[in-house]
Amino acid sequence: MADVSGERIVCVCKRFEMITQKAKYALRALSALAQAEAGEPMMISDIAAQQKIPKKFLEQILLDLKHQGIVISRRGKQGGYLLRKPANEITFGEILRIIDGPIAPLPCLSITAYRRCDDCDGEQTCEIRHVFARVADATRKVLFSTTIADAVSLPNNAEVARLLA
Amino acid sequence: MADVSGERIVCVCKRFEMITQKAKYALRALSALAQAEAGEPMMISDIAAQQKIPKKFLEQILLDLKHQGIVISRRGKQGGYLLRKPANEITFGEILRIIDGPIAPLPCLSITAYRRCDDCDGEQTCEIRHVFARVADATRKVLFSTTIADAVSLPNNAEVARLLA
DNA sequence: TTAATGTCTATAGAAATAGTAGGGTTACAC
DNA sequence: GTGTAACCCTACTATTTCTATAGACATTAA
Repeated sequence: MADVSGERIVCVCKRFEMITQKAKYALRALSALAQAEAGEPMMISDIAAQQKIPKKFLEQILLDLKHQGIVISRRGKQGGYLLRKPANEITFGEILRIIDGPIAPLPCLSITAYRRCDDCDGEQTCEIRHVFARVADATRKVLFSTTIADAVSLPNNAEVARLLA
Repeated sequence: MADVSGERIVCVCKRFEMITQKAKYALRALSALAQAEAGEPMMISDIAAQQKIPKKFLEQILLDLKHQGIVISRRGKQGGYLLRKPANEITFGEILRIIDGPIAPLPCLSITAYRRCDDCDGEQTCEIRHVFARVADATRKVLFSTTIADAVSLPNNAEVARLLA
């Protein structure tokens, strides 16, 4: 019952940034592409409108995804974007890595951008690392076992379940 | 063998901030207190020196921890800080919540600061929430089952193991 | 040819992080 | 009771990151 005012809320609280707005946009855009007609490119403007994503921001995101081989584009009139591989082969993890950077709570736990912490020569610090290693493992397990296909199909199932209830 | 130069590295990469430097300092400070003589207050300056934490920054951190009932302080000469409860009753999770804020990748997944996302009325978005709910669960499971006592004792065991090897 | 579409670079405002600065308050030691 | 060592508290700043926005450029279908 809160939220009576109509204003737009994106994120009010601090430090909710394990996943950025940009990454959310990316996942939503890819979901839109996954639902588009196969072989038919989808325009930036259409994705932006459908998913309520700022168009110019989305341009950058799709460009990143293109450079990393997630999507392909067609330029000029009738242009647009398509997924480069089946939706069930695109994991949340790889998208987050592209958009948000390494999936690790600490530099010394990153797989793709490992960096030793030089201020962690004390024993407790290593235990901090140990604990967050377990967090990182659990996180990766989830993120790399979920795909864009799941993002598209599961909600529909949920919808069905809701309708049947 | 990297890192030949002697300069100090704290964090070079972007978006490694699931746990902030401040929270790392807090955990290290609490570990120091856990190792201090029971009943004997430990001074900010000593903690700062021992753990290589900027003193004035540490003051703020300990103040926060005091206000949240994690530590108690004694003012004036011969003053200092003590743990308010046994080290094995202080979890990583509660410290991170105090220092870094809610432990949730998305506002709509926070236990302590729940906030509905109003831009997530589409189905895919809810699946994003679903995936990150699993991440958050796994994360909390780890963080709330590890205590400052673990941070102090486990590395010692590791040390012993290393010496025996 | 032209209009629609993606490509690319630069810039800017807001917020969070990681401190620094500097005084105020308390209480032990003498 | 005074001095000084310690914690208490508020405000400020520099840097970085996030979230876009702006605008010129390149490509292609009609």
